[in-house]
Amino acid sequence: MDKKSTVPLPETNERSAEFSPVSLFRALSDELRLTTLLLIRREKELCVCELTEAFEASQPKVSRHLAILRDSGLVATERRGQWVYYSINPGLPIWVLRVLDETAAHNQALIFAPLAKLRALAERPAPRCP
Amino acid sequence: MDKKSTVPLPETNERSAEFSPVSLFRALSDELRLTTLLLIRREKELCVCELTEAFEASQPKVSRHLAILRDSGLVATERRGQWVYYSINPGLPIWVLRVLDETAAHNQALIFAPLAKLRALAERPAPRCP
DNA sequence: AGCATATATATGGATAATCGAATATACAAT
DNA sequence: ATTGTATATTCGATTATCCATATATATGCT
Repeated sequence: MDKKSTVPLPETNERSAEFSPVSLFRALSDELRLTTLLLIRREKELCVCELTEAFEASQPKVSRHLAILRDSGLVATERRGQWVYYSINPGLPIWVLRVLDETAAHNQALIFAPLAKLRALAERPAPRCP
Repeated sequence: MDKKSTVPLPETNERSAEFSPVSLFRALSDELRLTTLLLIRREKELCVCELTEAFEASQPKVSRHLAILRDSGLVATERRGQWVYYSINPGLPIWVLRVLDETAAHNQALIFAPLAKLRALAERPAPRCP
């Protein structure tokens, strides 16, 4: 009868076929996670070092939040060489995609700064990240 | 340079003209809050005692979560007599309404049980709540 | 092998969220 | 005024979240 009303953030789930709205919103309830997701959505795919530069955040911090996004099923990862690229999980339910569309369309300012950093990064002569 | 990336839940904000997506998703990241909001959206307006019965939760618990929904700007309140009715804030941004629409449309099971309790409540001969 | 770079994880501490229980406030009716 | 019902808030304890620091793993290069 009595159940835990708290849904902890997924820590180490590899597969995630189910998609509870609560865990979705929980994943989006952190500014770094939300902006990271919107930036990945905009740029199709980004590696950890690019995100670290874009947000001027520590690498462990970015990695931890990316892991939460991955464990929640929002993003997929692909390792190519030494880099791990994060992209929007192509299997996302339509309603989730629409939620992201609406959020991105009406909150474009969220990714202004990190996007600018990303652009500046791409123009530097000897970039560390691909 | 260094800033707090944590956005605490609003505790005592009366007016809320601004609407950050992070605080929105934070408000929706709890199962009771999300289902409560969807139930209110479905039923147009509900008072605390009805929600308490619908979710079989303690009154302080329901009241506290309703306060969070109100402080985040998602719901409006109106006192009529001894009852306080909660309804969807009519001034919600369109994109937020669409997010709620998508969430409600594709997660109807979320409010099945509480809605049934609500219906059963309405059919009882001597109901406590209006 | 050994070293450098990229990414992931573990640990511990600070802050925040949540709950149950008790208490406070608001309104209505007697 | 007092009593009853509805709602809100406070308190203390528990748990969750987040961060920085340190460390581990994985890949590529020489």
